[in-house]
Amino acid sequence: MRSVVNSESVGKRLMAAYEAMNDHFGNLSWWPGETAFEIALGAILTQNTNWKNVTRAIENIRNAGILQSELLYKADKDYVAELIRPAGFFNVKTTRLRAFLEYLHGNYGGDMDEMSKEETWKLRKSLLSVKGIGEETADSILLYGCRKKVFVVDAYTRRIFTRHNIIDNKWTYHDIQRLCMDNLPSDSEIYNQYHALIVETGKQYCRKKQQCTGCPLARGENNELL
DNA sequence: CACCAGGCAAGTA
DNA sequence: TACTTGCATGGT
Repeated sequence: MRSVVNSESVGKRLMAAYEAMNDHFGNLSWWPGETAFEIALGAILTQNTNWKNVTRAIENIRNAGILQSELLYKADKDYVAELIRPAGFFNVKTTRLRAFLEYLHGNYGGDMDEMSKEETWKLRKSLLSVKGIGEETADSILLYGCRKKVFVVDAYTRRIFTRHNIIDNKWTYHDIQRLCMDNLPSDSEIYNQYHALIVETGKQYCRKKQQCTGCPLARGENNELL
């Protein structure tokens, strides 16, 4: 764990930030998706891509009638690439999706419920061995798809925590994840909502060339940091 | 026109 | 370890 500014109060600050964002946005019921498989699919397709484009890709797959692991696994690669085109990076994502499907079928018979029975951190490690699944994608699948107790860190988490001097740019993904999991209630619903709140706050108030005015994490006339 | 989006892997030094 | 680059569509 790297050094922390005001380390004794980080837990309180993280909870205060949660309360402020939660009051502002309410329950976001994040990561829409009917099934665990659909959530995993979305986690791969959303890599560096607007979610709106991902929903288009998923709808294409749904309309094609192959929104199931077995059917998508059997489907022609070029056909799948065409269906997910709106999500961008469609060639690499088709390859990554295929790698995940091979993993899912090779180890769990294509069944997300079977995969979810694995111990959390053992499963995380094996997911990371799949080409195309990095830390954020793995954790999104674990938290939102498998309902595991894992905190998801993303670019907005890093940006917001940095701007609030809770971390600096030396912190790794793992450092930030541990900071949150060590200082927040050990509850997947909290992790779920917290990540959703950070993304909404980031999208609306922390993008480049954008003022912090109105941000639930800002305070005072000069938007002093929470 | 520029810049960004719910990343990741591979290459370079 | 610490950058850099390719991947590609669609919105603002």
